[in-house]
Amino acid sequence: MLDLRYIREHADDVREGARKKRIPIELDKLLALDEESRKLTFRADEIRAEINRRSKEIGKLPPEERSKAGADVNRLKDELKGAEERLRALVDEIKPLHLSIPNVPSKLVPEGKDDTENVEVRREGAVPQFTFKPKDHVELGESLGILDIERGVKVAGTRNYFLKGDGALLERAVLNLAIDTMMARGFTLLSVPVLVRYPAMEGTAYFPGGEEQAYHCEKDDLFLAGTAEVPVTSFHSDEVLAESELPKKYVAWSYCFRREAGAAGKDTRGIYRIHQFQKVEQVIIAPADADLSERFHQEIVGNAEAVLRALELPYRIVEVCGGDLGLSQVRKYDIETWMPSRERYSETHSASMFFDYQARRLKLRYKDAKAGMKFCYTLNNTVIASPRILIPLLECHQQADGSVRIPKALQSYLGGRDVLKPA
RNA sequence: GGAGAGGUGGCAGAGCGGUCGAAUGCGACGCCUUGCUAAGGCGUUGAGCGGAUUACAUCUGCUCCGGGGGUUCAAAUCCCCCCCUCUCCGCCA
Repeated sequence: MLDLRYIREHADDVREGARKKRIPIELDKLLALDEESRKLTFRADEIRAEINRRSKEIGKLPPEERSKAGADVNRLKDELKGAEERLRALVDEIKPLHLSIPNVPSKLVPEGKDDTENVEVRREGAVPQFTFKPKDHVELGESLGILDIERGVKVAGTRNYFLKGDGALLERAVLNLAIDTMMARGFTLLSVPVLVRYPAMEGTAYFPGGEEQAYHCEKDDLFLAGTAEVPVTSFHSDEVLAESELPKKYVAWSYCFRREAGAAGKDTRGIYRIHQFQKVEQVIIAPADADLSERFHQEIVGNAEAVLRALELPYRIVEVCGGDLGLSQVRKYDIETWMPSRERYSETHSASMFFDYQARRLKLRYKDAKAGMKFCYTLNNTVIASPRILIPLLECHQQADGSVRIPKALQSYLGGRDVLKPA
């Protein structure tokens, strides 16, 4: 959510930003309604001031004169009631328009209509060249006896899976490597609730709009978060932090739940797109400073890269173009890791920068000694998400004999083993 | 699930229907005292939305004591509904 005053005073930037994001907005209507609402508010304030003034005088009157004076005030109150009713209607009309105004993308965001026009920033690591016919992760998982999709579907329905033995161990190893890397880099580990209330979903800008993607426990009116970003960014909601506490850097491991509504038939093979997965997520709550946010943005991308490098996986960094940016983002990098079976780089990480768009909704503020109350700036990025990351991990490190090499950094998490062999 | 208590400023915590945006304490900030530190003294300090001037500070109006409704000329204070939190008991990983 953008500040209405900002929208008023920077209408051209807002309009241009929405165009760049290919998001239709009704800015003129919003501005006209806002203007009307401000005028009406002013009028209502005047009436209220008069009522307050007279009420105070009545308090000083002898009791027998009070009822007559009160009658005059009641006439004013009738007038006020009318103004308030119109004002309420206006606010109801303004709110959805206001919420649908997208955050203004950075000047650095490239033009483009959708993800096909994202801009590659750079590539790291060599794409593996196989001298044999490589298997995909489903075949590898089965032959190694570590992945069981059939039983996952039997027990939990489509887009579900079991990891078994070394598969489960491998997943745990990857997650632990990610967590340890982040803690070494000064991030505080949080264990978080994933079943959250509406305001957390709304505050992080998943709602309204994303309701169809979230599992809803109706009996308790709670939602299963699709990412730890939701509880972590909400951690300090409704709080006023001291400037000296910032930035807050958190890393959290959590299960993530996504309904994948509307994705029927898409990415159905294997464990690329599933309903439940585990993710280590990094979140930074920063002071309101655009340059600083840019720096943190680079930092959280760098953190994810460190993990990918440790996993010895080839990847590329992509700058997401305007048309592929969400409502709330100022700028976003995706990291795409090479997946041999898909014969392309595919998204494994997403690093978003929001400025105060989330913080404003979450009432996440800090007190600046000089300028007073300010909304924080928030950022987040994946550190690692499993089992999606197991796809490149298994596929890239497979060997001719059907075994899979374990990268050095992972070995200590797997009892020192350097290879997984078929049964 | 049963019973009770409570939701007030950055935090803790008072609050008689009008003089309450709200005592007090802590914290923060400024100044002073002291060789440094520690400690002490004095003072300042809520937020949101408008308006004026046009500066970046000042002045001014309104709203806000969990949320919504009601009573009243006047509500933090009285009434109703909802939400949330805590305590005890029961059940339980």
